[in-house]
Amino acid sequence: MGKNYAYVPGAEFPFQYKYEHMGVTTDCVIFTYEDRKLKVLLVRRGAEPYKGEWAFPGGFLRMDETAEQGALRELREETALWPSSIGQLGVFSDIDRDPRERVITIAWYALVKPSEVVGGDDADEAAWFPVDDIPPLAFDHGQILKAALEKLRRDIHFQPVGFDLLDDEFTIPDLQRLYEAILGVEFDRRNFQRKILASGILEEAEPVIENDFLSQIHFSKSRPTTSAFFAMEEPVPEGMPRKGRQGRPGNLFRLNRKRYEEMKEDGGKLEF
Amino acid sequence: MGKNYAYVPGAEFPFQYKYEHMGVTTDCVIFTYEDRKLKVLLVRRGAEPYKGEWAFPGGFLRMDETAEQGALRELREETALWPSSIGQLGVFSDIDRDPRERVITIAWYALVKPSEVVGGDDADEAAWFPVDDIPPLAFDHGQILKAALEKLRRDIHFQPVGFDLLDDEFTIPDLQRLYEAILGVEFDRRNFQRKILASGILEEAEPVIENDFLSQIHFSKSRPTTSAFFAMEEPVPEGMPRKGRQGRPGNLFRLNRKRYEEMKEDGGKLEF
DNA sequence: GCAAAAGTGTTTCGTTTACACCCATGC
DNA sequence: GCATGGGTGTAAACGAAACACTTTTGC
Repeated sequence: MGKNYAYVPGAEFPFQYKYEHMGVTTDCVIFTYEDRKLKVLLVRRGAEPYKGEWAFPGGFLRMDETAEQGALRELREETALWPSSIGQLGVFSDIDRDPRERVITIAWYALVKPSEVVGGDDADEAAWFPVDDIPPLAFDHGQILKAALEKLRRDIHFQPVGFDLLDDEFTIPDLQRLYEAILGVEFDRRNFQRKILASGILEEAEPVIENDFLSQIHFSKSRPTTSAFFAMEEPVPEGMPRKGRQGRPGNLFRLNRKRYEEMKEDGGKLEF
Repeated sequence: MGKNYAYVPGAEFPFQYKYEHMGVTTDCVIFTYEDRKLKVLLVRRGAEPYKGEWAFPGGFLRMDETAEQGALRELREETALWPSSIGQLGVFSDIDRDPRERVITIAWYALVKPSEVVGGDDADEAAWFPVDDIPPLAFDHGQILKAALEKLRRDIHFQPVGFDLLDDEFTIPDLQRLYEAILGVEFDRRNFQRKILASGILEEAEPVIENDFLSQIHFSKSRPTTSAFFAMEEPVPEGMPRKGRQGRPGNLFRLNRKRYEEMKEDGGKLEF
C-alpha cells in the first residue's frame, strides 16, 4: 500500500489525494477596550464569497505552520496587530459554512491594548465595532463572535485577562468599567477597589512618597496639574476621556507582572 | 477564475486541488469513574502508524458530518459507546504530529457512566486505564490527555459534570470521592454534604416517609438489609464496592434533572 | 460653590471552615 | 464490641455586601 497522495507540478490541480480533503482556515476575534466600550476588529472582504461584507481576519492554514502560527500570521498580514494574548476558541465545522468547498475553521480570540491599535491600517478595510453594534457578518462569523464573547466572559471571571485590554497604566475605576462592560454587571466602587488591591496584582505607577515637605515639591514638579500631565503623556489618551470630564482623577496603577504570571498559571484567586 | 478543485473518478488520486490540503481527524478522550478511580478508554491501533500502540478512538472526518458528528461516529464504531456528554477540547496542529501527511486533529472529551460501559467490546482491543497509570500513547495523544484532564478539572469546578460519570443512583460519599479523585483534594465530609444538598441538585432516590408505625413496616419490607437490597439491585455494582465493606451504607440520591439543566445553562452555583 | 469622580473606612451579614457526637453495619 | 463508614448539628472565622464621609477637579 503506497502513499495516499501525490504532487503533480504544473497540473491545473497539482495536489491530488486518495481521499477527499477539506479546507482548514483560521479566524481571529480581536477585542480591545476603547472609549469605554468593548470592541472587535472586522475587515471588509475584498474577494468572493461574501465580497464587501464584514468578517474576522483569517485565511487558509499553511502546511508549515501550526494553527496558532497561522492565526498570528493572518493577523499580521491583514491588521498589522501583534496581540499580547491569544487563545483558542474552538472549531466551527458546519458542513455548508463556506460555499466554495467544505471548510472548517479554527477560531481564536486575541486581546490588544488600545495603544497597540495602529491608527489607519488600510483605512476603510478594517474597523473596530462596539460589540453591541455589529454589522451583518460573513460566513458563520456571527456564531463565532457569540462564542468569543462567552469565552471572554467566562475567562475574565477567573483569569486576569482584563489587563491585556488596557494600556500599561490605568486607574482602578478604568479597570472596573472594563469589567462591567464585559460582564454587563455593576460593582460597588469601594468593594471592587479593596478586592483588586488585596489580590496584589496591581502596583502603583507612581511610587509612594512620604508626606513631607520635600516630596510636596517633588510631587508638584512632576505632576503640575493632572490635565497638563496627561496632555504631555498622550495628546488624546485613547480609550478613556480624561479631558473635559469632571471629578478627581484616579491614581495610576500598573500590573504586578509577577503576580499576573502566577495567576495565569494556577487560576489564581481573582473572581468577579 | 474557476473552481479550486476537481473530482476525477477512477484516477488513483481522484480528489485534486489547486492548493495543498491537510487531513482532519477527530479524537475522543472518554472518561469514566469506576472502582473509585478516574479512567480513560484507549484502543490498540490495528494499523500503521503506531500499530499496536494505545491511542484514543478517532479517525478521519468525513465531508458530510460536523466535527461532533464525526467524533460520535468514530466512538460508536470503535467502542460502542454513546456518551451522555461530549465537549470540544481543542485543535492539535503540530506540524509533524502524524507521519503520514499533515494532519490536524479536533479533540473531544466525553463522559460515560459505569453502567454504560459495555463489558467485552472487542476484548483486548479496547481497555480502560486509570489516569495515573497510562501506557505510552501514539501520536501526540499524551498531550491531548493532559489537556483533557485539565479541562475536566476546570469544568467540574463550576459545572455539574460529575454526575455524568456516576450511575443514576449514588450516595453522597460516592460523589465526594469522585470529586476528590478528579481534583486531587480532600473535602470535609459534612461540609460537602451540606453544600451539595443546599444546591438542590440532588433528590432522594427513596421518597421520604413520615416516621410513623406504618412506614416502619413498609421500610423494613422494601429494604430488608442493606446488603441484600443492593444484591437485588445489581449483582456486582460496578464502580464502588458495596459488598464486603464495613460501615453504614449511604442513602441513595439521584440527579434533580431540572436543576441540573439549569446549572449547565447559566454556570449555576456549584463550586468546589 | 456645586456637581461629579475617586479615595478610604466601618458595620453587617452570610458563607465557609472546623470540629463533636450519634447511628448503622461487618467482622 | 470495635473499627469503619455515614448522617446531623453548631460555634468561630473569614470574606462579601452595604453604606458614609472626605478629597480633588471642571464648570
